[in-house]
Amino acid sequence: MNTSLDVLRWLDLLQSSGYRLTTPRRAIVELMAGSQRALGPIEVFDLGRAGHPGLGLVTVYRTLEKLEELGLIERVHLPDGCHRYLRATHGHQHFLLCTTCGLVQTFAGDNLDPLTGRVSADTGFAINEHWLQLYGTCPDCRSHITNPSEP
Amino acid sequence: MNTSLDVLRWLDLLQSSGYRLTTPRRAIVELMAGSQRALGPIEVFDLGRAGHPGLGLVTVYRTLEKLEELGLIERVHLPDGCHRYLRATHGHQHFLLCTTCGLVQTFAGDNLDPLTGRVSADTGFAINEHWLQLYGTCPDCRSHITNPSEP
DNA sequence: CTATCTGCAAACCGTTTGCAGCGTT
DNA sequence: AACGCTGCAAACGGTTTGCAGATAG
Repeated sequence: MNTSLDVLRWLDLLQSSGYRLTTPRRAIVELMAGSQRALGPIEVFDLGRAGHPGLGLVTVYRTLEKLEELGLIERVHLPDGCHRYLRATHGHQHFLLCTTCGLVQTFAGDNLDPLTGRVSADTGFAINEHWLQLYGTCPDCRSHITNPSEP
Repeated sequence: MNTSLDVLRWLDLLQSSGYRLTTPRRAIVELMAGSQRALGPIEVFDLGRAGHPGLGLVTVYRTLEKLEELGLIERVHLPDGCHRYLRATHGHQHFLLCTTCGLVQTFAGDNLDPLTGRVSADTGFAINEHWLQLYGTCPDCRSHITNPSEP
């Protein structure tokens, strides 16, 4: 995964979708494209302000919304009810998420199509979404019982 | 599943856990023990007020909290980020949830222990929770494109 | 030059807390 | 009679909206 190439690709897509390339947007794109972690709006805000002091929280929300709409990031739900945003993966993936620092790994999940097909046939439900997610603590957070490190 | 027996059982457990049996609590217990659907706090509030006009939303929250603490109901997360509460099932179950009316079915899910074991070994994560949930539209909601019916 | 974007303030929604009076035990 | 419980009002945290000025195109 080449982060700086991704940044260019994301900025390109933003622009070709009719959005303007502004300083705050560049900052947020760099953060999201470069992070292995799922970040919440406030984290993006704080990390963003480190390099771009004037950044506003509203801009963070609006930019994340656009990036999600363009399929560049996706929203993940945590057990405590919060959301974070994550670089989108190629195709549908299943996640393993560290509930402490937000580190995300994908894993070779079982293919759920047979399961959803069977359940759909059994119940008459139209199934249009499924979640297979694992939550835990990553090796790093298990050793240092401290705070998450930079992305 | 015998609903009125469940109500008695739930009230018993509440009382033997040191909580008082009050009119609002009885109302909420009857609702939750009798529903096949996952209900959000506001729905419990509205349905509860139908038979108990003075019921307050705060009481709903506090009672749901106690019922969850006693293991009688559990919280489920929906794709839109909202929560609803659901009669607890016996043991860990996987859900199929109607995103329109909240109807819940459990399904014979694959046993995920081998998967979590393997992923844990591969990644070094301590895995302490997993979600395998399917979301869709139940047969009823597919035909009537209307609102959810009473529980 | 124009339309979009930004950041502030304020509104908003779901949830939690403080508190005086009520009701269970 | 004592204490827990209720319901109102107000606080709260995360998110959204309105708007005047700044900025990309």
